[in-house]
Amino acid sequence: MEALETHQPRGRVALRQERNREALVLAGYKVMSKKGIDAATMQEIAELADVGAGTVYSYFKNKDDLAVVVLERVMLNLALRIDAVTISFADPAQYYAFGIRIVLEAATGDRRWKQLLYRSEVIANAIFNSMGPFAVRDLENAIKAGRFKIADPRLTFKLACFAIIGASLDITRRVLPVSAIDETVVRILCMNGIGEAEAIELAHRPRPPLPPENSVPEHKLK
Amino acid sequence: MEALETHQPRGRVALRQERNREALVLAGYKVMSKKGIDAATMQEIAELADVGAGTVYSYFKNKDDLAVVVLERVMLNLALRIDAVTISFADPAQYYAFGIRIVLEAATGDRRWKQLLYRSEVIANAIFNSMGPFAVRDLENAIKAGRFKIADPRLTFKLACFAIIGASLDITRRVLPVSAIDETVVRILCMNGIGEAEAIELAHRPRPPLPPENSVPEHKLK
DNA sequence: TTTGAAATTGAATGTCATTCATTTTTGAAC
DNA sequence: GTTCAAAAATGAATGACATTCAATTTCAAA
Repeated sequence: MEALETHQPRGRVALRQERNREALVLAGYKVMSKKGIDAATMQEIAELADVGAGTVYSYFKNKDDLAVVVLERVMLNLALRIDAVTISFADPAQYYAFGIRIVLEAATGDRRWKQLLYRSEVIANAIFNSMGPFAVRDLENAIKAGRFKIADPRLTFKLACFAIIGASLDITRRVLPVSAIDETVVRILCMNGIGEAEAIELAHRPRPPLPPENSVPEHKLK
Repeated sequence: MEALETHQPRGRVALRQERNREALVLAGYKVMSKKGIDAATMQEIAELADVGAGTVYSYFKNKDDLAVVVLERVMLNLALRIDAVTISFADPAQYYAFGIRIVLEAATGDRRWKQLLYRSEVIANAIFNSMGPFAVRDLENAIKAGRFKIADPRLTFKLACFAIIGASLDITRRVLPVSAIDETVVRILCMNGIGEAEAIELAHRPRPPLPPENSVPEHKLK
């Protein structure tokens, strides 16, 4: 046994903590996407993660803090899958257009996302934080390439994130038809200072399929 | 007394109900804008309106329902004041630009609004519902006048509402400087399918002062 | 006046998020 | 091995509300 223990580099505490945190994020995701963020109880999440109710609070400041981590993880997974595909694109503006559309499609099409949509501000910021680095990079490249004309890529993407959630909520509630996704992509592209016609063309280019969810290795999700 | 009662067309019940509803909306506004929607308690609102705690629920389905009515009232007040001023504009596109800017300034500048901002979805929809008719009218006029090029004015304004809230939240939290309002107006105008240069010009036209809050007669607020 | 329906009331209920006094686990020192 | 203080985990208890509902009050038609 002694010999074995020398192979545990960071002690059992650290190992258990890593397991617990991971289990909590996973449990949080499961419960929150089944019932929605508000209806998810800390009790149920703790039980599913197999820790005491109080333990959650040594890993996360409060329920919202857990929700943010859960959401950012989901968004990062999506961001990495989008990134894996857009490498093949020649036009940097197309990177951005593709990303916007995929997020819209995920938010409105995936049953699990729908439940999470109700805390608009939390979601929009999770998208911004997780996908922002990729989006801002794409925007900056598109500006350099003379495709987009915007002063502040970060601000522009922030506006886009909130706009995406607004449209997704209405589509989810059937106030808007699913086909509104096309027009939403066009409007968000127009925000980048390109004309209507150019935006429409950009929004309708053929799109490659996205890699599957489980194609993203765990360690890349922080 | 009999004689007097004949002058009460709808009986005392109806009168009291009108008073109560009005008092509750006002109390809701006061408490919610002081403490924020979440921290406002139904108890305190009921007390301020001088009714029993349970009575609130014969006027509003639940707390969120009250919040929506409160917010829509605030937005309608603003919409009517904007409308009173934009009549003097010649360019319909300018109506819209002015409205967007005023909402942004109110959301970021008015202490009372800041507290309400945290329920993004509720606010964005309140803006959409109360100001939508005016905004959509302006958008349609601007389209007819060849100023804007958009397929669906309602969708476009919905995106704008959420974008406004996103920017306002960041400005309120000092993630963005107050000066970001200018750029936000430009980006939202770009959504309407006009070029960068045109949007900038539109966003920076001189603006008349807004009439005071109390200039809107009660009966126009529903 | 009478009276039954409608409106109001506020104490009671139930549901959590969060806290905290105890208990358990850990690993360094002996 | 054993000891032990610090760290982590626990889950019962707390407190804060939103909401409900049985009892009471108000109303207006007859």
